[in-house]
Formats: sequence, structure tokens, C-alpha cells
Amino acid sequence: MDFVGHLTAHNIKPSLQRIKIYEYLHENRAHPTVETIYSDLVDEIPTLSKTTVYNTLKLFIDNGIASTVTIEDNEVRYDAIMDEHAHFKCDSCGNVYDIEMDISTIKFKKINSFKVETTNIYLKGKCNKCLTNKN
Amino acid sequence: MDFVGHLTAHNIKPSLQRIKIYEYLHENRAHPTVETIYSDLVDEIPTLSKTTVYNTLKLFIDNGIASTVTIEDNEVRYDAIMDEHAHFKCDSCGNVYDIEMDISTIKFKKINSFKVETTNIYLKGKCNKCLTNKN
DNA sequence: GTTCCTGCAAAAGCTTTGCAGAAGA
DNA sequence: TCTTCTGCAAAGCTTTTGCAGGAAC
Repeated sequence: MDFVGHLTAHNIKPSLQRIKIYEYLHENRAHPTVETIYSDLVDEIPTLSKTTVYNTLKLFIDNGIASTVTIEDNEVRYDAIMDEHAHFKCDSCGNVYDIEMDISTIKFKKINSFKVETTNIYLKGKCNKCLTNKN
Repeated sequence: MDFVGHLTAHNIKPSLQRIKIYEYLHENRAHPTVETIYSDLVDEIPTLSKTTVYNTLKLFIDNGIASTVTIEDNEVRYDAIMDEHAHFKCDSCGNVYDIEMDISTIKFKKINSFKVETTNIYLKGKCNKCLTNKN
């Protein structure tokens, strides 16, 4: 995938930090937090600061190439996959998985008068691996 | 509604603060934040502290009579309605509305192996009132 | 008298802001 | 040169923790 091209196509100048953070989001589908992104990338870019991670993620969100995943109260996670999909968080291992779904199939009652612009679906429970390991 | 009875039924001793906060959650369906709860109740209970609001909400959640609504990254809201329902937040006025729905109608792909325990659905857009006022 | 509850003050996190130096065009 | 980007340090918020006094039983 052409990360640099995707950044420039969204009016984001492709600095090293921005490329690496964007790459990281794509290659780490675990929906990382700022802390995770920072601590994983600081090895590769020793001068990296959290401020830059915050700045960069904000820039990505403002330009529509990333979004936040707030499946838990006390942590904000980030996602660079912009297709409509649900998120599943495992209570045991803490991993967050993408769940494919067709959001248009959801049927609401009494919502006719509201104009829905975005839909977020968050599931919690036990993932495959944890269910198997437990037994 | 018998708030005191509901608290004691869930092993929560009905102190004045707890009764008032629980009542407030039921009568204020706008899904208040800690700040809102505190500032609205401090008039009635002048000695109230935010610590107590935090303690009490945590107690309610642990005992299953309230839940958090994390429709936005930067604010945690609280809800005492424990039926399954979706939440809709209006971008314009900021109000959060309950949307009735039957969660069992949602169809996911490839989720068979996961054990889903809770489902949260958050919608954003423009509410009825704001759509009318704009025009 | 013992236990539990409340709320002040302080601490702990997380995120944002201001700004100066560095990098890039 | 001029603009933009980075990252340190400090500030700002929200939430948690420790603890002492108070209420309830």
C-alpha cells in the first residue's frame, strides 16, 4: 500500500513521523492507544515525542484518514480503517477486533426524524482464543 | 418509582446523596456527566463533593443499576436505564437521546466464534429540533 | 463501639498549549 | 527566506487515592 501517496492525497505532508504513524495504524490492527503508538515507535524514531503523536492523530482525524474508537471509558484508541465496521473488545485479553457488518441492516424504531450521520457499534465479550484457552 | 427500594434491592444503602444521584439519573434523561450531576445537585446538597459523585456512580455501575455512555472521547456520561437501547448524540445541540431498538436484529458476519456479552450502539447526527430550527 | 460513608486535599494521569529550534520548500 | 513541523516544558483537566471526621446502626 502506498502510504505516502495516501497522505499527500489528503493534503498531509508526508514527514517521517507521519508516515511511520500511519503505517503503524495500518499494520497494527489492534487499535492502539497513543501510549502504545508512542512506545512502539520511539525505538525506531528516538526523538519522537507524544506531542507529535497527538498532533499527528488529530491531523489524520481532521483529514478523514483515521478515527477514534472509544470502546472503553478510560482509553481512546485509533483506527485507520475507515470502512463501516463494528469493534469487538475481549474482556480477557483486551484485544480489539474488527467485525465486518452491513450497518444498513440495523432497524431502529422512531428514528425517522433524526438525521444519522455516523454509526458506531461496540461489542464486548470473550474472543475465540480466550474461550479456547479457558477450557 | 421507588428509588430507595431499588437501591436496597441492589445492596446499596440509601444515603441521601445516593438517593438524590439515582433520582437525578432517572429524571434527567440527557445522560449527564459527573460535572453536570455535581453542579445541579450541589444547590440542593451544599456539602456534596465530586468525590462522592464519582464514588456513587462507581457503586451504581458495580451493582448493575447504571452504566456509562462513551459516545464522545472526551466525556463520560451516565445512564440509569439498563434496557438495551442505542444512543444518539446531536452534533448541534449536544443532547443525547435514547433510541429504542431490538439489538437481536443486528446481523454480523464472522462473529460465531466470539461470545458477545454487551452491545453498545452510538449514533451521531442532527436531531429533530436542530433540523427544524436551521431551516 | 464498630462499621460504613462523605468529602477535603493531594496525587496521578492524560491531553492540550506555548513556544523555540529544526527541517523543508 | 518563509513556512511548516517537531518536541520540550508547562499548564489544564478529569479522575483517583489517602485519610480524617461524621453518620448510621
